Amino acid sequence: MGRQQRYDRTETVEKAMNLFWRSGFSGTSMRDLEDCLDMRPGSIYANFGNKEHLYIESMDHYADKTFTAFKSHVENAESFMDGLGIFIRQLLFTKDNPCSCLLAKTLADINPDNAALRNKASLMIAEFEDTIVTEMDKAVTSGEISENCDIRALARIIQVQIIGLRSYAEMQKPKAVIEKLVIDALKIINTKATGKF
Amino acid sequence: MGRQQRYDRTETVEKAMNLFWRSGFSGTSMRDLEDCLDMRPGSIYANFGNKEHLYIESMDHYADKTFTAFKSHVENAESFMDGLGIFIRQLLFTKDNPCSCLLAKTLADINPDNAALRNKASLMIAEFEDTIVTEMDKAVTSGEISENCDIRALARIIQVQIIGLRSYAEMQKPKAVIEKLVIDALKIINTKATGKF
DNA sequence: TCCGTAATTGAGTGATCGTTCAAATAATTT
DNA sequence: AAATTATTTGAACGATCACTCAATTACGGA
Repeated sequence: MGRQQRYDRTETVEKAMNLFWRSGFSGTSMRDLEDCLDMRPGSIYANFGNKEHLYIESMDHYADKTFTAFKSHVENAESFMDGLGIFIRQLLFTKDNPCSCLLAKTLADINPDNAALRNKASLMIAEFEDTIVTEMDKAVTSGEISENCDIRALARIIQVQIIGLRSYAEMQKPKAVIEKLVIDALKIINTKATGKF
Repeated sequence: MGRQQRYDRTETVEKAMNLFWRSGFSGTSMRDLEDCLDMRPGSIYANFGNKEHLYIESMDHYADKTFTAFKSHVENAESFMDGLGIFIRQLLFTKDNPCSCLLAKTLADINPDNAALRNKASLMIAEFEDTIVTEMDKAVTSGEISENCDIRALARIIQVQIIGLRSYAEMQKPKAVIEKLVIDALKIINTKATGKF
């Protein structure tokens, strides 16, 4: 009964996410979203409530994609370190996307008094840290990572490396420069992981 | 001759910089600036041209302050590494300021099609890299840093560490967590600098 | 085929955006 | 004190902002 939906919710959120990712929350107008989603304001509001809610759903979608990519790379690769390397390079060298992390961008560009969005971003970054810990736990069991390694602390170091690399890569330096930084970052992580320090 | 200026330009830019730093370019309205600077729109436009130009001047002021702080900390400390540590901790633990770098934020939140602001930010980050190289050169001469060290590459690593730490610190994690990450980052840099790898 | 219902439309809301400029103000010079 | 010049003011501009809602459209069931 009733008219059937014209828009696939996931596809719509994907499009909105990409636009927000490029232009930021306050840098993206509802007019921009209308064009990007090919939806009229009434439809957008009927489906998502308001701009902030659409942004939140975009963040959820982003986290879902990123976490899934991380897990699949790590679990399908020969080792945790191999998978991490593939994951990081995919983040940095996929031309269509901005380099830097949407969640980090959210912490950067959302006004400090909008606690809702900031807390959400903080929480999701913390959740990613947990995901890293979970995957490293498996690598400890398999013997790749030393049992002496403080994996919670190392997960935080990995976060700093990834966020730093992605932010730095926004400068559009030559690929060789970024690749060298990736290799160094992976070495740093590997040294901590194998306990040779 | 003529009426004397009511506003000190440097003080005004300092205020604008702090507001932009907190709320971003598109997150800061001229209305916000009027309140913050205690100036009427006519005065702002007569003094700075437009919002974008005021932002550019804020970035210049930010870079000036940051570069000067870095140089003075490094040059007044016992060693390059000591000075770097003091500098980084000052960036992370000064409560009044946002943690993350204004230039990195600019790359993150300014729309990709505003090439003027993005290029400016990229250029200034590159200039900071040169400043790091210059200071490390002195440390090579003084014997603190190994002559075998690729200081240009290390300067980039330092940038990634600083940007990553500052962005991560936006999450408002406990100070002990951040301090631990700082210690680790400094260890990483020191290992590279002294050639023990 | 007509009705009930759900989804979509797009003109229109008041508020706020960045910006302008004629008028007012305060200093110096004549 | 009058004229000149530099600076500041704030009402007002058209454009755009996020958002609303009555009308329209497209479907399934009766």
